Amino acid sequence: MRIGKIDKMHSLSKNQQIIFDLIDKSPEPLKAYTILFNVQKKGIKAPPQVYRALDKLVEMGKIHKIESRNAFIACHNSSCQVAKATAFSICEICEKVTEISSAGLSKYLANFKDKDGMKYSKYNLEFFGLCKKCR
Amino acid sequence: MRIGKIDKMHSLSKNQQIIFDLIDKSPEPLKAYTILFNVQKKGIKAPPQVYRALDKLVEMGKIHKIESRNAFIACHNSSCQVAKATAFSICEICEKVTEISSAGLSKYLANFKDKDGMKYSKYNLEFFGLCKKCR
DNA sequence: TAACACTATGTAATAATATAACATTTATAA
DNA sequence: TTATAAATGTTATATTATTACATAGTGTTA
Repeated sequence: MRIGKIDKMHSLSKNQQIIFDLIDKSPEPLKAYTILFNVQKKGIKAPPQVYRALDKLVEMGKIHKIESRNAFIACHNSSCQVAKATAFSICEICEKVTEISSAGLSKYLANFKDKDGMKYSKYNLEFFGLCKKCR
Repeated sequence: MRIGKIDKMHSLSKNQQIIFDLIDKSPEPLKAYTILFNVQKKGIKAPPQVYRALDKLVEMGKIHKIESRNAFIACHNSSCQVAKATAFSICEICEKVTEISSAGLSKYLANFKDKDGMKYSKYNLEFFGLCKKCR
């Protein structure tokens, strides 16, 4: 059944859903062990359970990893499209992280060619500075 | 003495020099514990010694951290200028990492303004794809 | 439905990455 | 030269992530 299939493709497993909900509700990026501590009451007890769900959610584009912080935030840019083209601003004082969605920026980077004329299939960009509040 | 001062500003401490030399000679990014194992014969015995030197070298712009790989490469772009504006290409098969130096790219990113008109003082960009050899 | 493959889960142990804390030494500058 | 800052040495520990293996659920298809 086509519709069932598609539904399944978009649906999350039990652990994935628990962990996604937590990240999605969080105003700030969450670290793997912070997640673990927060979902132990829901029966998720061990690191691999968390890391496995995180890996899948990243693959699906539902969340992104902030590499410089080893932390995860929910995607607020229509997931799938941007799983391979991510840009964030990070405040160096309060650590607030915001996903940047700029058509110009993504176009520029998607079309960027290096010296050898090579294009890339994926990128991650992290900007650092001070947010409005912290300036 | 002016000249002495300047020399000092550009000189590395003993541990910094040992660790920089190792990274600079390496054709690939090195991880902190790989560095540690490789410099134990030179008297550097413990992680803090390595991480402290790495921190300073990153500050100085002599090396860069590849965040998605937790590894370090020497800067080959005239250090200091680009310590706060870094871009790399990473091969997802062989893990070859190359520092990108593109005037166009750095200009674009240095001048990038987000929705709120905010500019950022620093950025790190990692492109992913397949290198020539691996394609 | 039975058999299969595939995905997800549970669990224990351990590996890999990074920092805290404190004592000491070396280098720099007033 | 003396005090200040920077770097070092050392032990211990914190944090982040994976391996390995056993079990259970889900979807497909013969």
